[in-house]
Amino acid sequence: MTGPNKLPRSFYDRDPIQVARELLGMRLVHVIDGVTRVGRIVETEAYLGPHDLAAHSARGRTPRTEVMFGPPGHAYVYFIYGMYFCMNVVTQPEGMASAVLLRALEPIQNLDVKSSGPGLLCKAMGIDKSLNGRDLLSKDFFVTESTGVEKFTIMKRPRVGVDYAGSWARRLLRFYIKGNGHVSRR
DNA sequence: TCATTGATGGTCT
DNA sequence: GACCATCAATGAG
Repeated sequence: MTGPNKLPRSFYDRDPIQVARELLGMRLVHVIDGVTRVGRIVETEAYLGPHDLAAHSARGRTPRTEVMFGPPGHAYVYFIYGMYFCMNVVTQPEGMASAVLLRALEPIQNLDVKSSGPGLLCKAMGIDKSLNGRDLLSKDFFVTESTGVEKFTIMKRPRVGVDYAGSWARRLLRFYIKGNGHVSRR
């Protein structure tokens, strides 16, 4: 059996909206101490760049947002609300500061997920600040295509927790697989 | 079903 | 000192 293909950097080097939609159904893989954790991505959000007032990069280039301004295909991991980490994949060429937040996974292998959301996603996958800036073409941390043909309908909704962003809060930049039981905030 | 709140600490002003 | 890309528990309706 031939393994699924690791997504190339060119996949990430595109419009974050397209990347967010196409990440649905793909698999996030993280190997820790020889144990492989795998989750199927079922919910994402696109953050378009500094002009998008809901994006962290809208505050400018700071130590925290540095990775967002870097090259595509790297992980942007940040600490939020004193207890959770959230993971994004950086999109578009260096300097564009756009990214896609991974909001929910469907457990495939070695994942203990009671409920879902970006904070618990990182907890289940063993993702913390030490992975901020990591290349997603690493041997132990990457995204692959799914193994078979999976048909599903993509739903579009406003992003979660960005009400401060004015009209940007109303844009339909949250994407998820219709009917999937692991999507957050159902 | 919806609104509110506590836990907990990094980041930026 | 205020805010925050969260989550679970709580209580009212």
